[in-house]
Amino acid sequence: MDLAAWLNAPSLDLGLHVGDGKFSVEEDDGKEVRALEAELDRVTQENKRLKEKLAAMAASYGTLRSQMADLISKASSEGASVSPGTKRNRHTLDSFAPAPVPAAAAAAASLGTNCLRNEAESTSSEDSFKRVKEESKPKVSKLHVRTDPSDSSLIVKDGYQWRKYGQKITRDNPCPRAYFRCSFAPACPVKKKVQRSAEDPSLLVATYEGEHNHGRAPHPGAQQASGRSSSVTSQSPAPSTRRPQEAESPDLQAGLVEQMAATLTNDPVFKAALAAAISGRMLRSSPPK
DNA sequence: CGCTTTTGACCCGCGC
DNA sequence: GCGCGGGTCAAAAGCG
Repeated sequence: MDLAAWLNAPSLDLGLHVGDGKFSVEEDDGKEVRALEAELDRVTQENKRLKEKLAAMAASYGTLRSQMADLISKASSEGASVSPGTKRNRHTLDSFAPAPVPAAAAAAASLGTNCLRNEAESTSSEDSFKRVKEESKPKVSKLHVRTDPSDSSLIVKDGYQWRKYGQKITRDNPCPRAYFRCSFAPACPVKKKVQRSAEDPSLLVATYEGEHNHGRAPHPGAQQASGRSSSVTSQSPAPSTRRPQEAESPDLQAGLVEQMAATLTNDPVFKAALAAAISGRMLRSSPPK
């Protein structure tokens, strides 16, 4: 569904159909309670419908975003044959041309996790076109994810499937740095480094290098799969068992919905409109005593 | 059995 | 040339 069309859809109005004339305050307290319960039910249903709308919007937003990333990468790949330029010649996989969905992964991840701070140098189309000029370097972006400091895992859910191939203690940081490769497509040149911030142990810093030459994982199981150890984002404490094909996409989706719902509920304008709608209905439908 | 993580060894660039 | 440090490899082990 087109986002603009959806936003203009009549069903989005704040009328919310609260009351619908059925609500009435009777002399009898029991009836009043039942009426209130029924009202609560209706509001709950309405809430559910709104959440579904939000989910649909999130889905269409993701589709649009990936289409846009596609267009951008098509434009950029016409002129530039990027060589990731690793230090070793024996890495033949690295010679595969990079393609679609570059910073979109990081951007999408930042949408899905409410505490993510996407510090990717570029997610806008303008910057993407700037990057075309940087032919020699693989694209690098950084993503900050807040997690539980007590959790030692280096898992960043970003919608892709990663395979850990190394871990190192670096000089400038007592926390180990983990190295991941995209395992969804064997030829995907994208690498990811994840390290806990030295200053803020609750902050995971993920550094992405290169671009995925495939779309996002088409099935739920192809989400973040690195982890026998607990996988953690700011939202969900995770299982400690190893589940390589774990279905986490619904979580991501739910996260999106929750975030959007939170945005709405934190919006004073929305709150005021909602309160006005509800109280207006109640007042109108309550018979004067 | 296949896939993933772990981890020590190795490679390579860089500064001195 | 040498040492250091970051990045990667690959064998072994774990897990479902």
